[in-house]
Formats: sequence, C-alpha cells, structure tokens
Amino acid sequence: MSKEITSRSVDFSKWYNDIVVKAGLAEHSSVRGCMVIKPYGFAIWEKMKSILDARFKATGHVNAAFPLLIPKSFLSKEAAHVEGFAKECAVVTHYRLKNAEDGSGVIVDPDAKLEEELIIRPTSETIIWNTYKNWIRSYRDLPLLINQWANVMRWEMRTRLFLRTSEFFWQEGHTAHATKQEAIDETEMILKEYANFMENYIGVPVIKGVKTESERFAGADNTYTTEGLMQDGKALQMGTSHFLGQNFAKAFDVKFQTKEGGLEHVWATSWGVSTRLMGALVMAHSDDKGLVVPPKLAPIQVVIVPILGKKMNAKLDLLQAAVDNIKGQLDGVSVKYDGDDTKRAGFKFAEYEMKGIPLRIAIGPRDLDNGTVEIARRDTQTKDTYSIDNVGDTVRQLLEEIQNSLYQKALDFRKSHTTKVDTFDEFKEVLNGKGGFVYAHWDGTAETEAAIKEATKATIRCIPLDNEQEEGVCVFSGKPSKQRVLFAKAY
RNA sequence: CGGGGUGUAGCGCAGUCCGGUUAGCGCACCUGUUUUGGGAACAGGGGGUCGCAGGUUCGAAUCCUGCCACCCCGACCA
Repeated sequence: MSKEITSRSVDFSKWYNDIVVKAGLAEHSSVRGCMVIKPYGFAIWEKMKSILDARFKATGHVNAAFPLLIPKSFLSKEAAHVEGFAKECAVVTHYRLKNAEDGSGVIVDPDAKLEEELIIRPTSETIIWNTYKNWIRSYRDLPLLINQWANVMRWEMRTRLFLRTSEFFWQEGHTAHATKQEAIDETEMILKEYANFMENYIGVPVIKGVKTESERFAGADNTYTTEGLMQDGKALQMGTSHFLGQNFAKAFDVKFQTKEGGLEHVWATSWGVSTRLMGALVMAHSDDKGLVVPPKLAPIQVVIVPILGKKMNAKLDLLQAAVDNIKGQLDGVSVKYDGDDTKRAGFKFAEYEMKGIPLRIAIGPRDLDNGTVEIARRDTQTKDTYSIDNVGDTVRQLLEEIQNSLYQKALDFRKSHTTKVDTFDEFKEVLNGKGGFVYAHWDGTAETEAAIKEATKATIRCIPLDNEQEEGVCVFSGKPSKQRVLFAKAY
C-alpha cells in the first residue's frame, strides 16, 4: 500500500492534503506558496470554467484580458483598496538581469531599475478602471459587461493547496452601469449564478448573504458572498460579488453623459470565483478512500476496467465487442477504457477510487458469458450487476443519482451542523463541539464582531439574504438585535 | 514575523547521539517467468553532488560554523 490516505477523523488537514496530492490534482512547486495544478486537477477546473463561462456569456458578458502588471501608483487611487491589498503585493522593480562579474551566476542589473515599480495584480480593478475611463463616454457605452480569466498574486503568509496559494487562478468580472440599481441587480444576479453553479454542479449547498463591513472587499460598498460548509464543520467562502458603488469611477474619473445631457460617475461591480472551488469540491464530498467528483464536473465519468487473464485471453474478441457496445450506448458520457495489461484490476479499482471517477464498469469473463457488467458507484461504494443491453440508461440514471445524492448528503450535513443559539455559552459550546454554522443575534457593531472573533475564532460569514426578521438580544453584548446572522469558523 | 520540525535515489524513511568496508530499507522503475473477479509472487537489475558553503580529521551523511529551502502551528487573507 503505497498510497494511504490519512483518515479524516485523524487529521482533516492532512487528509485534505493527501487527497489533493494523491488524486493527482496538484502539488507544491519549487516556488514558495505556489502550486502546480496537475493535468487531472486542471481538467476539473476546466470543466468548471467552461460551465461558468457559458453562463457569463448567456447573461451578456464578454471576455477580455488585462495586464498582469499594474503601475504602483494605480493601486493608491482608491483609498480603501490600497489599504486592503498593499500588504500582500509582489513588486517588480527591475527589467534586466546580467551575469555577475565574479561568475557566481546571474544578478539583477542595478542599472535596470524601473522608474515606476509595477505590482503583480492581486486583483484588476485599478488597471481595468484606468482603461474603462477611455472606453466610457456616454450612456450608450453602458452597461459594460466584461470578464477575464486570469491568474493573480497575493503574497500570503501561509498557504494551502487550492484554498490559499500566493498565485491563484480565477475569473474576475468587472462591469459598469448607468444607475445604482442596475449595478446592484448585476451583483445579485451574478451571486445567484454562482450559487446555482455551486449547488447544481459542485453539489455544495451555499448560504447567500452580504458581508459585514469588516469582511467587505477593499473598495466595495457592499460584498455579497456564497458560504459553503465543509465536512470538518468549517465554512468556506466560495464566491463573492461586489457592489462597488461609484468608488472606482470617482478614483479613476470615469464619467458618462446621460441621455439628458448631464455628466455622472458610473456605477460598478466586480465578482469572482477561483481555484479555491477545487478545495470546496474536495472537502465537501471526498472520503477516506480518496476524491469524490460530482458527475457533472468529472473529466472521466465512467471507467471501464476489464478483468484480464488467461480466461479472458480466449475471449478478447468478445471483450472488444462488449466495450464497443457499452461505448456505443454512452454517447455524450465521458468514458475511459483502461485495457492496460501491466496493471491488475484491483490496482486500477483503487486508483480510480482515489481519483473519484463516479462510476466504474468491470467486465470479466463471467460477464461476457452472462451478458452483464458490474457497475460500482464511487460515492456509496456499492457494486451491482446489470445487463449490458441497457447499460446506457443505467449509467445515465446512476450518474444523475450520484449528482443528486452528493448534494443531498451535503445538504443533510449542513442541516445537522446548523444551530440556532441564544447565549454565548451555547455559542462557544457548539463551535467547540460539532462546529458548523451558528445563527445568533448580533448587535450590529464591529466591536462586538471583533470581540467574538477574538474569543472564539468564529467570524460572521454573512447576513443571509431574505433573512428572517426576529427581535432578540445580541449573544455577546445583550443589546437589542433585529435578526440572527451566520457565524462559523472559516477557511 | 514568532514557535516547532525536516532536508540521505522519483516518493516515504533508517543510519547522525558514539566519525571508519562499496551508504541501506520499503514503494515506484527496468528485464524475465508464473499470475490476473479488490492495490500479485519470485528472480535479476538500474538509479545517490547524503540541502549548500566553509572548517576539524589519515578519514565526515555523521563533529563544528555559516547559509538556504520546505513543511507544520499561530497572527493576515479569496
């Protein structure tokens, strides 16, 4: 057994790391804080991308690409923005290397110092709004609905594969609108798209809500979020959508002429999801045998493994016919046939379980005699024998069942890990016990929020949208409160 | 940036305290034979600047000095 995975119950972090590495999703690179996303991991990310990209386009957005490097001065134009990001920016100071005179290798050429340093984008609002200034003149240029798929860099102190790396991949939408309401509508529309994707594709139920001021994106008037719950009872912010007000329009002086001839600053949004979603996928569904990939995101949905050997050697023609038969019935399903005769079937079973392939079809000599196949579900680890004649229908139905069942399981988990509390003792007890989401009354002040974080490490994940209004008192300060907010320990 | 730990074959490790054959083990890899319905067995084989740089010594993976890298735990964050 060369590929043992640390059990979730022993060490959740180690378990997570083991899955990511051993399922072939990603590994640490030689660059501190940066990972290599391996082909299998990237294939899943590509599926996420193509689904999201289609939705962005269906809702009127187009893709573009803006520079990786941003003049340092741009960042400082929006006060809150610079405050939020300055501490984690990588800075380019020179544009040339040269050989050291003592032959010790290559060094930075001190004569090639940049007049203005460039930062590697931690996010692109500034370079984009600097550009939008030139693109927007009239109300007829609006709305401007642009997305970019890009990598960004934030110099993190501590990193974890997919969940927090210095460089990460994401999409960032940046839109400009003529009215405040239109920008808010855009922000909320995207949030719904995100939630839909997370629930129906990744299979993770999410709470939609708005962030408190202290958790808000640097430069936003309002930040909307989708919060998922992982198997260890910690929350993961899976996507955010920001209403930027006129902050960037004012900082970069982006005005448009109205129909009536007036001159006004435009209203903005930005929104993004990142490769962090890969982490959510892992932590929501996987088990001690490895990764579990929801069928809709699986690069390979079905793997066919023949049971090779002496008995099978006499029936290779029949095997080929059976494989062709199965593949013929699975048009539109992603199928891999693994006829590698240097590895044994048992080895392959374990390997594909590690990689989370939703369905495995095994065909042995007995199956060929009986006109059957054995189909194993990755999620439930159950095996059953089915007739080969309608394997297409069977597979399609099972894939759908798996997709639904993963979501349902995650939903059940969330239900059993969501607690309403009315006292601070209860609050601490739940967080130190089973964890999960905690709904509690909060007096609405940043001081209380900070004090609770200090005392429990839990933060306000969001104030849920359409939140039930209910009179109560803050669990911490005892001051009056009109609603419960969502607390959790978070990634 | 603080605390802890680790650097020896692709991966995981032993050896380091107490210096001394040709640096060893498991997995992986290559060749062959027998196998093949849940990670095959046997036989043979290839693969090493012992993190880097100095120093001590007849002799250094091992002792000394300096440096570097990475991982884990905290503070910051999607």
